[in-house]
Amino acid sequence: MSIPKTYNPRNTEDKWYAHWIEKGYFNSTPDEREAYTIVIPPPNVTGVLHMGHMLNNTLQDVMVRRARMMGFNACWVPGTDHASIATEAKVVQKLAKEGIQKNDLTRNEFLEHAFDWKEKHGGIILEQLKKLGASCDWKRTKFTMDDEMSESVIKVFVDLHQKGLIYRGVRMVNWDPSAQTALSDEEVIHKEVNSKLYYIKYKIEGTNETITIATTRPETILGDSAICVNPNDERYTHLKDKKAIVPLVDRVIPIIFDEYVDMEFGTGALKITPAHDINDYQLGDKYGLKTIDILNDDGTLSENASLYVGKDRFVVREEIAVDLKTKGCLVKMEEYKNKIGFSERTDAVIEPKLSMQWFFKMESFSKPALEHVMNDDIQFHPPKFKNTYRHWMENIKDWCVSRQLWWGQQIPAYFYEGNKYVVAENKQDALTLAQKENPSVTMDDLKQDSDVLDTWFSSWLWPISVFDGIRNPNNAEISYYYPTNDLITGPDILFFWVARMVMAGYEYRGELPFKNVYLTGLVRDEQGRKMSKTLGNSPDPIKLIKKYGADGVRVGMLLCAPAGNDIPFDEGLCEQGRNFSNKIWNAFRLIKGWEVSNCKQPEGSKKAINWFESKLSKTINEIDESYSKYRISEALMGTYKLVWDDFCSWYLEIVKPNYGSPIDSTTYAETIKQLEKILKLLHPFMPFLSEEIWHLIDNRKEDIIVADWPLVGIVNEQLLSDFENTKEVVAGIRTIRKQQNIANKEQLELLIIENQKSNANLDAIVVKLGNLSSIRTTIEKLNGAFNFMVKSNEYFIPLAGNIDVALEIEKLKKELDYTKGFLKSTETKLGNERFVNNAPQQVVANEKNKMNDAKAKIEIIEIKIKNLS
RNA sequence: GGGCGAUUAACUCAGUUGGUUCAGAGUGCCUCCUUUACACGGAGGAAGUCGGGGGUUCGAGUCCCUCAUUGCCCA
Repeated sequence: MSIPKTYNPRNTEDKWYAHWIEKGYFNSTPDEREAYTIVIPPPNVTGVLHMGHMLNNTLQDVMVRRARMMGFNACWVPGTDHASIATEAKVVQKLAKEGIQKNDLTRNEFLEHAFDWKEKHGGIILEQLKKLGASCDWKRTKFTMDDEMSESVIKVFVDLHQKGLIYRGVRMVNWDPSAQTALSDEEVIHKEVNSKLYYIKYKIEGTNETITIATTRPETILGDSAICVNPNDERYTHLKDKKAIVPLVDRVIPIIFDEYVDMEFGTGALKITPAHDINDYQLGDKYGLKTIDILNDDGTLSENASLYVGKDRFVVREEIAVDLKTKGCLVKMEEYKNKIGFSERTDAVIEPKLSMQWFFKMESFSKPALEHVMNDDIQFHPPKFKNTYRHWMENIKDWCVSRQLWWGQQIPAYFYEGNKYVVAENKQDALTLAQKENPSVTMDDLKQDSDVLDTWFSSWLWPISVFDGIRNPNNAEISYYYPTNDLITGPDILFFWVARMVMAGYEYRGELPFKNVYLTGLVRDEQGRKMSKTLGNSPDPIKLIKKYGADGVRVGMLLCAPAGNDIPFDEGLCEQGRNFSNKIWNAFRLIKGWEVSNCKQPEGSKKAINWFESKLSKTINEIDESYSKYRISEALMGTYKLVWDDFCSWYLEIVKPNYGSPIDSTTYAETIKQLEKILKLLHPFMPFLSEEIWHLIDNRKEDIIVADWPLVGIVNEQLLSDFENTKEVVAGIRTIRKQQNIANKEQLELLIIENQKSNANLDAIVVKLGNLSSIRTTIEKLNGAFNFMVKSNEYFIPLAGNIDVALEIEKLKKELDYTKGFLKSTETKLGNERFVNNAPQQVVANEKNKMNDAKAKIEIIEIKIKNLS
């Protein structure tokens, strides 16, 4: 049977994934082992996999697979989020294409369409995760609108209401005119845009005077109820008690004085539109101004505007400018850069708007949530996000939780007799409550609030509700799996989700929801832009997997992904991952191709095995250390170098029998053992390839996915350092071969003047890798030989060919200069009394050693130069 | 405008509590090599004033100040 030259992922990935599923390795039930739990950040139910998910889920899978190998009862809970706005927008869009308007449907009819859509498009993303190799416990798959999940959400809402933390009121909210719903502050994205600053002249009532204001939203003058200037602004003091007239509508409004106004900005005079600006709203409140709401929910002007009624606000902005100009009220227009809020989901320009909404007072929750992060009960990786988190927690505002949508959990508030309402888990309870107030209320009188809850109001319970910990707080699952271990997500949802889960954790479980939060970077494209659905600049991960293999893509993603750093994605990284797969494959192919016999074990092989055992142990140690610090790319790089450099380039090259010769059985058995350990280290990163080779090595029942994580053995530091020395000698020989154009096939002789004896005799390795006919020590300098130095030992390769004496001398002089410089630096240091007195003894002693070594080396080089010339 | 970071090789990043001539890794680049696991490979090599300036110290990539550039969060 011949093994193909390159690794082909297509032959292995589906096969092993099906096998793992069949064996139930991903499934977890509570047992006597310690649990290791991750809950997935639930992707949008109708979403498709993008690079951010790839990164995120690869990291989670790496953590889960390693935990499983380390003997934990590993449980990764998958699921999806109903994503109210995003999904509803998609459904509305789809219906519109079919000529159906949302308003033509009843709530139930619409929800039927929405569930159809969810059935059709939902879960695609989970199937895609399987291609990546994600070892989720699929039997636990949850959806934030599953009945039990929704029940938990409602229960929590009612509970918070009873605790007096939920209230209803008219407030200035962020209004998304496209989705026609309120949004939380977190859902508003501020972007800098080029806009225009309009300078508009208002007449002062009863005079010929005017006052000019500057605004970026001229259409809102229709809702003006005052003009405000700074009381310290001498330009306007004479306008006290005067009134201004709004152009076009000729409404008379007061001129008020408040220090809020920035005298430097624009003309120093500010128009006040309480209905459409949060700051104006507050001023309006303070001075009892009229609130004139000139916008409809869809962003067109309302009857209140009295002009341009029914036209979109942006159309009006253009038209009003023209009309103002005609009337001579437009003084000038300037180019202006300002920040404008956009809807996170629909990208529509947010309008501040007064509306009746439900709010959640979170202040009392923020205290424990902040404290336990700041004292590292919950650790953030990297810790720099603690600051951002603190800032948000310390300035926490009430959370607007109602959305004017249908897709989501309907708010369990029931109205009767107009504005009276009760909040209860179901209509029956609501009736009971209402009847306490008024016994004559009937079921038919109760009308449930039509709003739904913010999506995040369900996902903030996720780590609890997936284990049914809200409805059944003492069930076996939640006791076993909660708190979870690691949460891996992007920093963009630190407030949306992470912070709120922490709050929910302490409120509803009395403890943290997870011990560690690993915040990934954002995946960016080559131009540094954030990869997003809207931009369409994300490569299709499934295509990448087809091209490079899932393992290749996983490695590619992780190679450049230190926690918290943005990742400029480059397909070349996947290529590197693919090449790595192939390298491992070929190492296996080499070993598998050997003929094994009972011949004597070569000395070099014996030494190489000892060395590699030490090297492997040391590296496992380092890898474990990297994992514990959540430096996953570092752990991967450690594994990468162990395989490529140590195992392939050195170990295998040493033990490799000569062409056509067999390998001794001892070395073969040892080599297989080492390879198996390496495969285990690789498994979390490259699950498919490692499982495939694991089974090609031997026809066996056990799978690597559940094999034991390799233990750290004894590390012989001396041997490791001797081997480093040997590497340098080999490199010296190779350099000479290359410089002199000597074929590798041609055997060479090596002579050594050992000024410094090494402990382990690794000559056999030098002979093998240098292709030497002999190696021996000498005490005489050899003239007319190529030579090099390692530490203070001198190596000579006698050759018939001509030596370029001048070149040799030049090389030696260069080295001499360097060493002399080195000596000088040590001497200066040691000559400095303050250094000798102040530096720790160890440092001074070190410095003395360095000085002596340098002196010895200089002497040798000088003699060499003398001999040559 | 406020807050928090970042700035080290062409690129992406390491660099622990200041202490080896400590400036490092991977990729890329250059030269040579179809050699008997792998050209998705091997051997060798070049490459950085550690953003600028100042300070503390016997000693600064590492600590402090300042300026510049840049990213993120919040208003």
